[in-house]
Amino acid sequence: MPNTSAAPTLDDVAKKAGVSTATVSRCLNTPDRVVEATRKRVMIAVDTLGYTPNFAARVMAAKRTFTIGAIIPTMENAIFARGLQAFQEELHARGYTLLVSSSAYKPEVEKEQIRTLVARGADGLLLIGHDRDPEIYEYLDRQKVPALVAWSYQSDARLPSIGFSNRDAMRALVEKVIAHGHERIAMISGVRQGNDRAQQRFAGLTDALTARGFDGDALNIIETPYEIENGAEAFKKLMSSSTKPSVVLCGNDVLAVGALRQAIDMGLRVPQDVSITGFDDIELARIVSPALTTVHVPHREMGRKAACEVVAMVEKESAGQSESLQTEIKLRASLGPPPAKR
Amino acid sequence: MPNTSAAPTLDDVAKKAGVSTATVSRCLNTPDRVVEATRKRVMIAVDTLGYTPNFAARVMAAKRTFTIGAIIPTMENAIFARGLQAFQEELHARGYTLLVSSSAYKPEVEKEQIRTLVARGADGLLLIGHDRDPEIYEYLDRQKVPALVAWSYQSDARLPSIGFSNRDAMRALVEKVIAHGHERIAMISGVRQGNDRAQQRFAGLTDALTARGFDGDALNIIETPYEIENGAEAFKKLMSSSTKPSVVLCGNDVLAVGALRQAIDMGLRVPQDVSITGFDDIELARIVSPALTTVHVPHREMGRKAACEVVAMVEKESAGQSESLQTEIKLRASLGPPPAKR
DNA sequence: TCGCTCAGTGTAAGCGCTTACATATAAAAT
DNA sequence: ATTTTATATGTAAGCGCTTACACTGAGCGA
Repeated sequence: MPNTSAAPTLDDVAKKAGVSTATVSRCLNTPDRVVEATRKRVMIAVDTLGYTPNFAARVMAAKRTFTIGAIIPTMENAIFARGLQAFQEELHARGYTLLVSSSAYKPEVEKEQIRTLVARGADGLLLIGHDRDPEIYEYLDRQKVPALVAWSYQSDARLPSIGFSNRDAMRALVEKVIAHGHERIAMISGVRQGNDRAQQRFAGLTDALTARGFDGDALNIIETPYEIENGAEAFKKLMSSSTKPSVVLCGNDVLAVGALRQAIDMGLRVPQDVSITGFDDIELARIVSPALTTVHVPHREMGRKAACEVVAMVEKESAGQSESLQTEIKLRASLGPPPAKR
Repeated sequence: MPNTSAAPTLDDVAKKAGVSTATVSRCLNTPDRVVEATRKRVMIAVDTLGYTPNFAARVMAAKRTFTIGAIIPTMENAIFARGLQAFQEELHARGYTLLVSSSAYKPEVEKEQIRTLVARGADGLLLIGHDRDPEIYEYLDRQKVPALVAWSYQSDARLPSIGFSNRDAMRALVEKVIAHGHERIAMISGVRQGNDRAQQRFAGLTDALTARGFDGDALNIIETPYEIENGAEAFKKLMSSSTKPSVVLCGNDVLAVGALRQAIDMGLRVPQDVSITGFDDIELARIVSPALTTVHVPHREMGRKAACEVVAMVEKESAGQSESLQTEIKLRASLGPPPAKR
């Protein structure tokens, strides 16, 4: 009896077209290995039945999913949006599908998501940053699932990476800030625990300070999760300290926008009364007024290259080639000379 | 010979623990149907081997994936982010995984994504808006995959929906605008083709105008995709027309932010020279200055309720219960009285 | 003591595909 | 005409799980 009520299967199509299931499968996967007339007949059967191949069955038989998994810390703000969009476009062009999950910056959640994606048969993985439980790397090795890191470049890391040096970028930004004449510098950093981007950005700051003979220990720094509200709150706290900073460096644009908002609410003029800088150069950085001085990250290029590389790792079973991309300081209105020097 | 190189399978675990595969499967899925001692032995084998069940195999055998698919028009901006986050949290709490794709507002892409998600075994689907090719509904019926619509409420639609009346919300906003004394009203709408939210928001505007005896035909309206740049460009065009509007209503906050940015760049003061309103009340609306007058949508509530409902549809095989949520006008600084009346 | 019940476990049949291999047929080479 | 070779299709063996059903033996009442 033909399969009528449920979704049609390969078998149904084969019967309808009067061929074997192998031929139908070939029509779908390697059409040039089937003669025109047969293929036509099969395709008509496929259309009339409204057949869609069952993904799970296909995966089981072929051991390939043409799926790449990506786990990003957050989807709530746009930090990873543009890069991921480019990543997905490039994957699509190469016949792969992207599966995205977010970990909310929580290592345990990330671990679970990795297992989930691997269990779902991801052929390869994109992860953000290098800092995670080594157990995860062993797991990936064992499962033979290649993984690539983005948003952070590190040559000696366990996994290959397509990214940039967060440390150098921050250092360059701080040097610009110092060149503007600032001496009372404060920072609103993201949570550094388990986040090498945040760690490196902080390190870049101390690098620059040390190089210029500043006292790094006197640095006023607040660590807080990457959310606008937190940026605002941290800014308020910094401005109420005894030595008000003349510039507040933020761990990313989201924190910076929060700080900026708070400055305006407190009646402070930016940059006349206080300068604020960000990091990432997301769309938001250009929308706020004054626009944010920030570090431009080549999001789209990074996403596209990461897609190429992860596909290469999957298809060629290669170890993966790391690449360091260039960032660029974007000087915009939120950074000016310190108040005293005006 | 035991399976050594590749990922361990149920069989490997069964052998290691000295039980049958059925017992191992039961330990994982219905632990209380296995006696303590056996379960312990099996779990140890699972841990030492680092076993993770193969998802595809599980799906094939069980015909359930505990996966819900969602297709949203875009991930590039935050319009759907908060609602989707809540949706996913609620799903997670109920033991389901969320798979997200974006269609870039393109009906053909959405169609393809729906097929992909169904092929991947999504137990249920979340779609945005009601306006799509009826063929899709037939396909979903045939595949017996329940689907729910969000971000738009329509009682007589083909699919149940958890949303709000875009029309009523816009109408309410326009009435406030008129109450402020505005008479020269213009609109920057999103692309209405295939987007019932955009259509309904426009309809809400004409509703209000007609009710107040305005000439709807004289309305100056520009239709453009939902992107900041486009909002800016459209605003420029509107302000260079012979009858400059005193207020520009935007199809969503993204367009409104673009318009606002452009106004500032043109040296116009908002709202002294021109008022601007948005729709959605995304985070951005409160960040820009002046903050946007907009329609607040209960994103999180909508996401959470949609999750509950779609799970109910999957598990109870029910038809699904629609619900209309309340929106609220948020009056913020971007709306003021028209220039002449100041 | 003897069934009887029932909890705990094993056996094995698929789920819907892909693909190695076998087979059939036609074209080319001898 | 016969053999060789290439091409098109069919046959059937899994892929790693779940679960209906069969089996076993302990505990129970009669």
